Amino acid sequence: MKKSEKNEAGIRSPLARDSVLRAAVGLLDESGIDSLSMRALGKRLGVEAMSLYNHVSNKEDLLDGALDLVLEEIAIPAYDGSWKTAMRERAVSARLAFKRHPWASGLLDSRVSSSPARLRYYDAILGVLRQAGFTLPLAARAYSLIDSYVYGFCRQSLNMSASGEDSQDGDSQELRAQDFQAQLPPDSFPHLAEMAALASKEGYDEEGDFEFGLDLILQGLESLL
Amino acid sequence: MKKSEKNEAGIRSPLARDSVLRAAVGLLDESGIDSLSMRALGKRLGVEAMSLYNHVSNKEDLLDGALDLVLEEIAIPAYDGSWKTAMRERAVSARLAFKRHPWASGLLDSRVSSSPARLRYYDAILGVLRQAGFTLPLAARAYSLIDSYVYGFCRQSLNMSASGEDSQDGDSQELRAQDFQAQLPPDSFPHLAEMAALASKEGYDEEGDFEFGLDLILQGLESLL
DNA sequence: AGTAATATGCTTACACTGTAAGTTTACTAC
DNA sequence: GTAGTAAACTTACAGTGTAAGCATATTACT
Repeated sequence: MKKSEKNEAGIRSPLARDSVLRAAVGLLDESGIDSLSMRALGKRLGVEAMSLYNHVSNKEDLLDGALDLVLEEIAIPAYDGSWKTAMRERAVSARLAFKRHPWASGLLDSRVSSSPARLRYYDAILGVLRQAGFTLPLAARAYSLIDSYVYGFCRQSLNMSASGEDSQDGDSQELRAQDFQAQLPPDSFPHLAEMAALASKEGYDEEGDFEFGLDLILQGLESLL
Repeated sequence: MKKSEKNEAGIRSPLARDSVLRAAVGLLDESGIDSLSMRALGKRLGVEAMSLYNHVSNKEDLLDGALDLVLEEIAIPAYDGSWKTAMRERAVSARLAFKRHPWASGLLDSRVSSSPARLRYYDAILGVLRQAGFTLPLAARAYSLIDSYVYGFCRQSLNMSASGEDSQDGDSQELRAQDFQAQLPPDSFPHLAEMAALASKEGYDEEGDFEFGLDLILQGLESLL
């Protein structure tokens, strides 16, 4: 019996699926995907690992639920006359959510889920595009294109974060670029060396990169209307 | 002593790093990332798991090496006057490689590597863009944009494959779309329902989707030159 | 109030995982 | 032939997810 889950009278403070999922998100945010085991989570909640199975079917179900909590943080755009603004807001929102929960994007593509929250989310995106005048096939393609880009960008930017203790400040990014530059054999990779020198001097503008790509895509789609 | 690794005279056929990695790729291709354990791989090679550690430092090193083998399958474009053709070929080549090795793209973003093969690869891409007249900052952004899209697209298309036993023929894709449609509450998600009906009728043209996005991006980049 | 049924937390156990540490075998160089 | 080394094998451990059974708390019914 865990004291943290029982008061003096011996009453259990019951787990619920939601609290299990929220604790999982907390643990994932703090220590990443590899730190999540049923035992670690159980310990965090003051119960034994097997108790979690009263609330989630298995670890996969747990991860699905945790992911859904993150997806709920992504703004569902309302169409207010500008589909580009709506899609931009949603893309930025998604990127921020994935940045807050770096583990989440890695789960997105390895699970197929038809939870109501996700269906609502997809429907709303399609709705914005349809209202803006996209044909159904074009709406589907636009959606796929934007999503692929946003998602791919987020995944790739994790690569950079992972190489430097998750530090996001400019100093450590400059240090990284300098380290990288120092590692390069002088003449083998001229273009890479060039780019590393630029990054070393000016720093890496991740947000600028993201916006650049997003704008280009949105403009390209607009030209098809 | 494993018979498969010894002939009658008791001579060991020695493992080498390359054969270890190739066997890993084979296992990953057949059965996916979750099937790869050191013991499973050792068994496949006719040795004990611990013997693998003479050739790879640890499991991470093994996965890095396996990924490098896949990346070597991606064409390094030569600049022959058309940067768009070069970038297209490379994007298509990457997509095909990831399609052949569905597990690979999932590894790409969780590991940071500076193997010579990868540096050569990145340098060649940047080289094409620079030769085409892209400024250095623009080349970096173009590269990031295209890569994010290609990578994100591949990851997302795995989502669809995963829901249907990796079957790629039209029949099972139509079945999936119909199943999906049947699951939708009638009026809750009108746009999704609409799209599911379309996919059910016409099938899912994944390659068309990919080309559409790629073309749009390449055209958008061209307009910046 | 008492009791049966149910929900839920705990315990034991198992098969599996990566890999440390030590042992054995095969190979190489002298 | 022998010493040294590379590499394969063995034993063991800590950790993983979770099946099955047990114990406890809660709820519903009479």
